[in-house]
Amino acid sequence: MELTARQKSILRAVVEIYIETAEPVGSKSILAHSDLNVSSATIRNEMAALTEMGLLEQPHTSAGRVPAPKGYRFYVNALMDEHRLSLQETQRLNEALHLKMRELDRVMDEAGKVVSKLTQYPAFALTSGKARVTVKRFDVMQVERRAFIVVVMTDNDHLSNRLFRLPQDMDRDRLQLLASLLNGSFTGLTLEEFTPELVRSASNAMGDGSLVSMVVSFAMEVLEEQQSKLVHTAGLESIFTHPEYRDLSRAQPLMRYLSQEENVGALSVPEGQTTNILIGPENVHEALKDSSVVLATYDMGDDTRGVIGVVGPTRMDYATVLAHLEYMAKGLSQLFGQQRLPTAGEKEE
Amino acid sequence: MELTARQKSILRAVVEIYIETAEPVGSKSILAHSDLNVSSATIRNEMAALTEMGLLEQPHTSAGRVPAPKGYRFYVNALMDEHRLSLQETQRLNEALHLKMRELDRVMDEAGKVVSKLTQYPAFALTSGKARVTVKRFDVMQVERRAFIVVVMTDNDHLSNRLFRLPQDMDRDRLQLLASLLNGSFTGLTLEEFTPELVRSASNAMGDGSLVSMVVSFAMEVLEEQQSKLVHTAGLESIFTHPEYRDLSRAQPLMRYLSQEENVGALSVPEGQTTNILIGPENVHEALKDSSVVLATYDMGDDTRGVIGVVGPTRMDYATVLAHLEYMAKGLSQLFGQQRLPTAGEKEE
DNA sequence: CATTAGCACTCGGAAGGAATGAGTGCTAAA
DNA sequence: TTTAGCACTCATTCCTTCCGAGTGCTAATG
Repeated sequence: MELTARQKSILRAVVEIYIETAEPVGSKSILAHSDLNVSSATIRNEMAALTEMGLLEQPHTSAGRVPAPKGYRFYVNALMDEHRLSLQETQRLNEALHLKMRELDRVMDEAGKVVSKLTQYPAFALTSGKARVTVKRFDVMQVERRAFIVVVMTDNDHLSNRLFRLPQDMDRDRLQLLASLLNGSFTGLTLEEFTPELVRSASNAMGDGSLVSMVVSFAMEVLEEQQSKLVHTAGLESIFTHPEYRDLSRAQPLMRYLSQEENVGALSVPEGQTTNILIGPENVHEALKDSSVVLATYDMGDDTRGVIGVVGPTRMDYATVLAHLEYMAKGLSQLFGQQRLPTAGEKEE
Repeated sequence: MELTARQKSILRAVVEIYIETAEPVGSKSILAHSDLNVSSATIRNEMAALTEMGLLEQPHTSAGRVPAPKGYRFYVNALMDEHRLSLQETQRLNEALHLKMRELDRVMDEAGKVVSKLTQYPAFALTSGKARVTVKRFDVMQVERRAFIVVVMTDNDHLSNRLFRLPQDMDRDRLQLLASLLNGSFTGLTLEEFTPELVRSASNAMGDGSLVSMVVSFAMEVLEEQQSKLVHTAGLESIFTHPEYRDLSRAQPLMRYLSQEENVGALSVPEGQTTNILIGPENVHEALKDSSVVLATYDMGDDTRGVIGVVGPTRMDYATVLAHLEYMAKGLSQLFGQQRLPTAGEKEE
């Protein structure tokens, strides 16, 4: 695809004006926007050429031009300026990252909300569930005569705990025994390796089946939870700010799509890239065929990657959205990275 | 407000037909629906009377009747049959309650989703944050030479933990000291009572300020988290199934309202009631003036109440929605109640 | 006196033009 | 190669007309 400098200017102008106004761009408005010293007739000729090449489209004969998906693609790849975040924008993004609450759920929820507020598109954040998680360590602590706490630490250094209450008193020695049994038999195992036989033999050693199985099933819940994907969406309602979704028949499928976790959870960035832009028909899912998706990945520590992204009309402000997402992703990576630094890092449940 | 039996039948018929069809109800369709042995003219006369009383409305002169808010109110208070849940419905509801994951966040999220799916209205679930929470107990456990876990147990028996890593080795005695300092100075205090002086004096006793303040700020985060209200909304997209929100200008304000946590968080049930129905103008918030809200409370254990509810058009299927919400609320109460029974109960996070 | 048949009337919504105007493509001149 | 000029296109807007469901009223009926 060879374009003259003038054609590039025109394409750029069409994309940028259209991103702003959401209305087909006529030859005269391009004159105003770009600094080309030619007449509108010349521009019309060039636009005809760009349309020929599939970079622009005409909604109908007597209307201006609108960027075709190929046109956006060209713009994104070759023409787009990098958007510089304003101080205000970075502040907003930082706020979400400096939350008091460090729970994974909350951080991601907040990250999505802020991105959505700033970009004015629906946003989502997701963790890619870890493939195999194991328990690294069990701790058992008595808190009352009839109650004790179990703390489970998984190999990704995540901690979970639960309080167990018992019908009768518990003595120190039995708790010790429980702890050593758990640490002896159930560490280093993935969820699948928690077999009933294992539980049975541990129960025998303990002389009390219900106690062991209660704690083990707790551990299994923890593993399951760590394996599962988290999907958070935010700002669904903001799609209405964009005229392309004024029509319910357009908005509804997109909303349906976004409110199904399995859909959003399937969005991903190819190995080796940190961001990804999918324009209109480049999307696989039917519901996204005339929307665009911008994605950025963040690093979650134990070499898993999370994804944060935004969905909107193909007429999307790609430069700005990309900048916001990259900033937020970088921040999230740092946040998660911090937690495993050898200097006073921290990890929460 | 005195109504004859016939007027009641007619009002009931209008409400029920309208709930189903969403179209103004004419005198003839009432004949078909009810078993009155009168002519349409008689019904017209009665409808005129009901309109006079403010129970019905006429969208325009030549249309059928539509229930007025007062009409719905009368229906809900006096005419409505109790909806009996089908086996399928109770199963769906039970699934959400028997989740593997017991985290508060997840349970509520799931509860909202299921209710929304079943009722086809947007749903929400919220906890009313506890007014004053204190730390009941700190536990400190060493896990590696340079890492230890702090477990904070609040007076509502909630557990939180965090892993702390240190730049240099830590010995047992110092950890013991830390634990006893924490338990000595910081238990039984509300968030406001965590003063800088307290931290300073503890730091002095410890000989290391950063260690104490790290752990204390963790404890403060925990308290803050316990105090904060949780708001979960689900099924926003389902408002589009209802013709009254086909018009974006109707749907948008409601969606905006629902996506603001502070709005939804403000919905509540008066002391002494377990459910509440707010019809159209009975709602305080402007955005709900022509929608209805149905709420049910559940018991969260330490005499706080959570709320679960649904928002929809005034033409809402009140009987069914109420049944779903009551069932779910009862289930949630049980779920939370269980966790503090003296027999092998459990608590999460 | 309550009920009903009959009929004129009302009014929202659908259907069909006509007018408007932004923007194009083409032709012929510079 | 560029540009001025002009005929042409077509979505949008605004009227008008038509249709019919459903009413309210009147006069007749048991």
